[in-house]
Amino acid sequence: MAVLAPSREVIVQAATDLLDEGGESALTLRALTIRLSTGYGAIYHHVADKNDLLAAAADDVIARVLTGAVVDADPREALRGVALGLFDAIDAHPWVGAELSRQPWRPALLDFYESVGRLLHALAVPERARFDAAGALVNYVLGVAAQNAARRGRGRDQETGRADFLAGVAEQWSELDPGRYPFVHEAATRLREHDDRDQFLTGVDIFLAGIATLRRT
Amino acid sequence: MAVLAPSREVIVQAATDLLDEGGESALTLRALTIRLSTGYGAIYHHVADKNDLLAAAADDVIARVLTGAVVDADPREALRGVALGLFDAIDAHPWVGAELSRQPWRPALLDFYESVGRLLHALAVPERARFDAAGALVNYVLGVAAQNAARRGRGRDQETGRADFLAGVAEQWSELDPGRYPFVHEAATRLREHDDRDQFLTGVDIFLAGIATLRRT
DNA sequence: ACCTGAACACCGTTCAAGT
DNA sequence: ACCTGAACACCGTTCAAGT
Repeated sequence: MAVLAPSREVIVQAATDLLDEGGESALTLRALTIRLSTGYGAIYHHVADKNDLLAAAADDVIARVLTGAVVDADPREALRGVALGLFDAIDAHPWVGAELSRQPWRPALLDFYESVGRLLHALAVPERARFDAAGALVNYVLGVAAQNAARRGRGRDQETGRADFLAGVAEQWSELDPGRYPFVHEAATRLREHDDRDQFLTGVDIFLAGIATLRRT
Repeated sequence: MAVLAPSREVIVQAATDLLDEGGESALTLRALTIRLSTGYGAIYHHVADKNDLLAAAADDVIARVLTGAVVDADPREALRGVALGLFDAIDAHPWVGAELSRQPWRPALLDFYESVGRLLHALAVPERARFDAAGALVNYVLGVAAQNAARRGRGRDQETGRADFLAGVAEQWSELDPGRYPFVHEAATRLREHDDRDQFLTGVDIFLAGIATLRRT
């Protein structure tokens, strides 16, 4: 018997906890009823379906991140900060990355878009190009995020899992014929050593450098 | 009773057909046994599990695309061609985008990486930066692809579905307070009119412009 | 109005039994 | 060796029945 009738807020929070603890596959309606000591009806009364629940949980996480907004004099620095904020949030909650990359128009990302758009304006990118540039940047951030999420598997085995996985791929790559795959063969070493966050930032910088060429003259 | 015992190849092809016809949710083991007039054992004998099947189907599609390789004198043009080839393939088979963005180290993408790496070399990008630049570009392409895939829903309602969906989001955006969300409010118009392929190419061009700044001096 | 929980219609996967 | 298909252990979702 439920001690307290769960509000929508409590339900979404419990879902977030399950997702953080066990990854995407850990969120089942059954697990949720057990954790909340309640029945299916109580959940379905506050939530349309499982998708709704997952989306609401993702919105929550993102909203919390963006409130720690970056205010910076230099628009380039601020843009890096915003991108990195989203990266770190998804790094901490991999399932959010998967969800957002499925639904990049969620209200939760509105503030992100808005920030990027304004900063592009500050960088003197003309209006016409701003839309495409913002879209490309968001796509890039979510693309990286989704892959980090996928690589993480079910949320278990945080760091060792990643290292093992990369070592495995690097192993495969280094066994390739260097005549046929010179670049990939060479890249195997880098793959083993690379830092996700650094590589992400390098990508952002490439983007920013490209965007700088769109500057109105 | 099966007229012909299905080989792995036949099974993967049938899976691809189901996915193309009805999207990701249409691939069920049950549907596959019906289409192939066979039992579960016949399938599990040639395939480890459903993930294996999905991955094999995605590999097939990508392999077929990359054989139509682009040979171009200008590395920038060639890079655009390679990126666009992947984009179009995923546009035609949205489920491939979702699968690849989950597993971007599949062998199927090796040739893609290799092409990008070589072309970056041709563009005089120094070795150190090539790895990060190639990763960023691939992430971008797959990021866009995954979102197009998600937006497509279950594979039904190809073009009208997309138009309706974008119109809906644009509607929401244009209703936002222009004081609080000037950029997003403005972007609503662009969203309604924009062409996915054009926007994708614009993003690639931003990338290439950024990469040009990495050129060794 | 709000909640319970048995029941329903699905999944992916296994495995004794057949050929 | 290769395949069959009933059975198993799960899903998400519904809805008559309770309070």
